[in-house]
Amino acid sequence: MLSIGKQIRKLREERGLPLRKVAAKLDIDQSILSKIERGERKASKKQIIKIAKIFNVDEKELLINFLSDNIVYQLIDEELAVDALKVAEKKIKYFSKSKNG
Amino acid sequence: MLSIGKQIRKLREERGLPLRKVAAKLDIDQSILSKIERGERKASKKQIIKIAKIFNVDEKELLINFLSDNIVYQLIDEELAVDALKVAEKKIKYFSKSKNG
DNA sequence: TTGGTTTAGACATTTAATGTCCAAATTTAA
DNA sequence: TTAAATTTGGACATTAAATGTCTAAACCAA
Repeated sequence: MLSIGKQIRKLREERGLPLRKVAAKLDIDQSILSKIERGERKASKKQIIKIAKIFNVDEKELLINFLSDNIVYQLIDEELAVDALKVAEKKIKYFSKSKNG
Repeated sequence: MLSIGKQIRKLREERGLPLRKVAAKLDIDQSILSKIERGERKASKKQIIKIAKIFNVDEKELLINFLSDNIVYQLIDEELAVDALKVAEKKIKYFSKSKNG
């Protein structure tokens, strides 16, 4: 189970690309991409989508990793994290129900 | 299933207290509390803890509602919300494992 | 050692969070 | 019905977080 940053680094290294080139495609400085890969900064959703295109991988898989990392980040140091997740899931399922039916 | 805001409003009204008084105890303006109750603003964790004390209710229950609301808010309009939650739970369980054992 | 890659960190800019204050709207009760 | 209390809306200010640039140092490989 890789963090989104480590997954991005893995993809980039597998393809033998330097930060410079990928960062250029993302239209950000290479130091930012370096930080994103090491978890020192967060990527935006748009950047994740671009990255999926650049590396030609499944966008959904990358987005799930991205979103779940953000959730984990938000719950860091919370004893009640797992309880909160369970309730969140109930709330979301309840909402989507009322949307569709 | 009440949002944290609605839960706060319910507690306050059950005790017949005006926004003014509760807001004073929280050391914020009453208009902010009004907005928190209606979900127009977010409370801070500290405020939630204070609220549990003010109304003499279980702090954990309130915190779980607060945290889960925040998660839901972060996932609003995300198709992949439920998938992300499941992965987040795995990640958190994995982390707490490596912390304790 | 030289050239490319990566990382660190000072700094700038933009955006989001958090709050005050006051007046308008609403509700409650005499 | 009016008068008082409560609640809400919104302009504005302040602070904190997110997001980025730039430069140079550190690292690594030929």
